[in-house]
Amino acid sequence: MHDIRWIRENPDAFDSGLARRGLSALSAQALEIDAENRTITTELQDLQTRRNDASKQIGALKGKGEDASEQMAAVAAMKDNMNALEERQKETVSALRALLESVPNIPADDVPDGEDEDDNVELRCVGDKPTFDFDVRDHVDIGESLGLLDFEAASKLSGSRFVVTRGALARMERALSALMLDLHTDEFDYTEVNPPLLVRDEAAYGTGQLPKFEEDLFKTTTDHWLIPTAEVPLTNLVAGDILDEAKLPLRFTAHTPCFRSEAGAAGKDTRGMLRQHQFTKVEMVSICHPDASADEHERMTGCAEEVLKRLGLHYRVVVLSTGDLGFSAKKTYDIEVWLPGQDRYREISSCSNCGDFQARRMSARFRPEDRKGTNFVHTLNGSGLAVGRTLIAVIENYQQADGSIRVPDALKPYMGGIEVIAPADAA
RNA sequence: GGAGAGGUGGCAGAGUGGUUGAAUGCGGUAGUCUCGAAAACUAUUGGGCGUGCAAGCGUCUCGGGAGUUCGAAUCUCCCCCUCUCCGCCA
Repeated sequence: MHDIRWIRENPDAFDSGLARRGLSALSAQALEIDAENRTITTELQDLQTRRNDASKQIGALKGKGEDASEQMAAVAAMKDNMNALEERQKETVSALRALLESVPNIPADDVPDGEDEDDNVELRCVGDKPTFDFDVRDHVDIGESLGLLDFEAASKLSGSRFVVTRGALARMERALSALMLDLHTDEFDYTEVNPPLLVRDEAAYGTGQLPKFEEDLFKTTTDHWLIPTAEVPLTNLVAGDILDEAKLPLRFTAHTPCFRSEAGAAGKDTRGMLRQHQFTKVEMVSICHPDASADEHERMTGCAEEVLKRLGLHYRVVVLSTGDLGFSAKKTYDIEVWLPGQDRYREISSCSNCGDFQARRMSARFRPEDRKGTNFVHTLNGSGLAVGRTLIAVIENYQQADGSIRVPDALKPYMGGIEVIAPADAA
């Protein structure tokens, strides 16, 4: 959601922001609707003032038992005009809203311009690629031969893009979640939240999934949406609120399943558990002061990176180009982990600063201490991390020649004494 | 699923067609008093939008939407939500 008042004052900045996204200029159209809307509003308010005055006179006259027919006739004469104006106002308001809510966020100044993900810019690369003195296998080979990753069973139950994990790998998935949650809550000041997985239209609208990206979501028979990420419930926690400035930032983390239809991804990543209809993720969300969001964004990315460092996984951080930026984000860092089985880096976390874009949609504000009125908060979200993909990364990076998987040191406290996942554990 | 009750300002809670954006209490803020504080007293205290350099002025807003009326928190209709009892149930 964009601020029409900002567009009024900065039409060129708005249009050039859209241009960086490869979109055509819209400020002229928005301002035209806005101008008409304001003309109508002023005219309508003028009539309302006169009607209210007359009605008060009518009330006073009738109270004294006097005749008020003159005033009543005057109000009646205004009525058609008022109804027509109200109708036109509804149209201009909804036209303006439809325009403002359909336009993606304006990229931050320091986001690199580009067409697509090929134009993303690598910022840093941490750790080293592991070396193997045997032929590396991917997580599918390793997991299936251990009997702990079962795609056939999953397709029997649910079709494609689902997986069943068992035994030590199921446990490792749980261990990874616990490690991440403990890290974010104990060391990074995030409050653990266990939110609903089913949300209403308003929540999905607030974070920007609706109305444009309905086809990416699953919907229930009760008209709820299955969350595609915990960003939706966590961010909407402050929807409609006016927060105390002193309480910012609010930091939430949650471990939840995520559900995605992957409608536009037919034929993409069909092998393995890289792209599933259902996966779990530990999410971080920050609600912060506008002046603090850029720093908070760096901090949040660092929190996600720390998980990978603890797990000893090699990764790199890229900043998304304007062509790869999501709808609600003004700037996004992707963390890509090295997957030996794929011989490439794959996204394992995405940390976005949405500025006031989502806050505007859900009306999440704070009260500045030094000024009257309210201000929109800034919202940020990031995966810390996608658990399913982290499991893949551990499987592939910690594989051994005999087909077993070493348990990373950081996970050992959560693995009940298991140090190596070997075929023997498969039973 | 069945039966009932209810949604009013930060909170509690009045208000069933007339100058009510809304009594009263609590809370918040500022001030008076005080060496300071408490108490007391006084004033002030929602949000959105329009207009204006600003002060201000205007308008909308009593869960949401539609309607009746010169005028709606108050009347009608639809929807949403909360609570209580019963049933069912992890």
